[in-house]
Amino acid sequence: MNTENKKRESGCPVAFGLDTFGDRWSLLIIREIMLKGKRTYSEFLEADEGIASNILVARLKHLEAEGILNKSRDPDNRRAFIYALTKKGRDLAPILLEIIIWSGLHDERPVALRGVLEKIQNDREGFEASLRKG
Amino acid sequence: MNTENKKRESGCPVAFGLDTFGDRWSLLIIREIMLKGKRTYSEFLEADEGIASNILVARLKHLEAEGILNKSRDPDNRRAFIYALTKKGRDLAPILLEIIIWSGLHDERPVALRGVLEKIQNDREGFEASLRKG
DNA sequence: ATGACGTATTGCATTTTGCAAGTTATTTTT
DNA sequence: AAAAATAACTTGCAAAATGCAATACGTCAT
Repeated sequence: MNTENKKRESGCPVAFGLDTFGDRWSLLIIREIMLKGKRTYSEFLEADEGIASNILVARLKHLEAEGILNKSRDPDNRRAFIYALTKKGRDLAPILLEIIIWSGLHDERPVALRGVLEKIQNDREGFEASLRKG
Repeated sequence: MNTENKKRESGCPVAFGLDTFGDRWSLLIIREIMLKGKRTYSEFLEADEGIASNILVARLKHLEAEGILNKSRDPDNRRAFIYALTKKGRDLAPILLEIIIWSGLHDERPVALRGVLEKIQNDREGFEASLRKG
C-alpha cells in the first residue's frame, strides 16, 4: 500500500539525497519543471519517457512530502493543480546541471539537447539561474 | 535473469544519466570509492547501508558494463579483485559533490560528514580533485 | 587436505514498477 | 440541463527489482 519511505538512515549525505530524489522518476519530474516549464499532472504525463499515472501520483506525493514540490490550485482553472518547486527543490538545479554536463561528455548518441550544453559552457551561472526559475 | 538494461532512449541527458547510475545503489558504491577509498567487493559489502551481495554483484557488473568501473586482479592478493573508477566514473565527482552540498543544506539531522561540508566550502576544487583520486 | 578468505550464485519472499482500465470532479458544448 | 471533454487521480493485476539467508567456488596459507 505504501510506495515510498525507504530511508537508509546511515547519516550519509549521499544516501540522504538518494533517498529523497534518487529513484527512477523524481529527477525527471524536476527536469520537466526546470527545463520545460511544466507544472501540472497532465503535462508531466506527456513526458517523452512515458511515466505511468500511478507512479506519477506516487512520486508527486513523495516529493511534496519531502518539501521539494508545493501543490496548489490553479487560480485560472479550478480543476487543475499546480506543482511548483520550493527552495529545496530549486536547490537541486546544480545536481541536474552536473548530470547534464556528465551526459554531454559521455553520451555517444546524437543528443537533442546539444544546444543546452553549449549554453552551459558559455554561461553556466546564467543557465543554473534559468533552471531555478523553471 | 537480467537485472539491468532499462534504457529509456529519450535522448535526454538527464534520463541518460539516471539510466546509467540512477538506481538505489550505484552512487553509493561510487561514494565508497571516492570518499572512503574502498576498492574490493568485500569492502563494499561492509558499507553502512548494508547492500546485499547479489545486488552488489549486479551493480558492479552493470557499472563495469557502462564503463564506469574497471575490474582487475589485485597484484598483491591473487584472490581479490580491484574495482577502480575510469575517467567516466571519476567524472561523476561533481554530481556526488552537488548531492553532498544539497544534503548539507537540507538534511536537518546531525550529519556525520559535517566536516566534509566545511572542506567543500573552503576549497571546492581541491575537494573535487580528492574525490577523483578516490 | 583442511580451513579461511574473497567473490560470487541460488532460491524464495517482499516490494516496486508498469500497464490498462475505471473513477470523481469540474468545465465546456450542445 | 444533458452530454462530452478535461484534469487528476485509483484500482487490479502482471512483471521486474530488491532484500535476505544459505550455499558454492576458486585461491592461498599451513
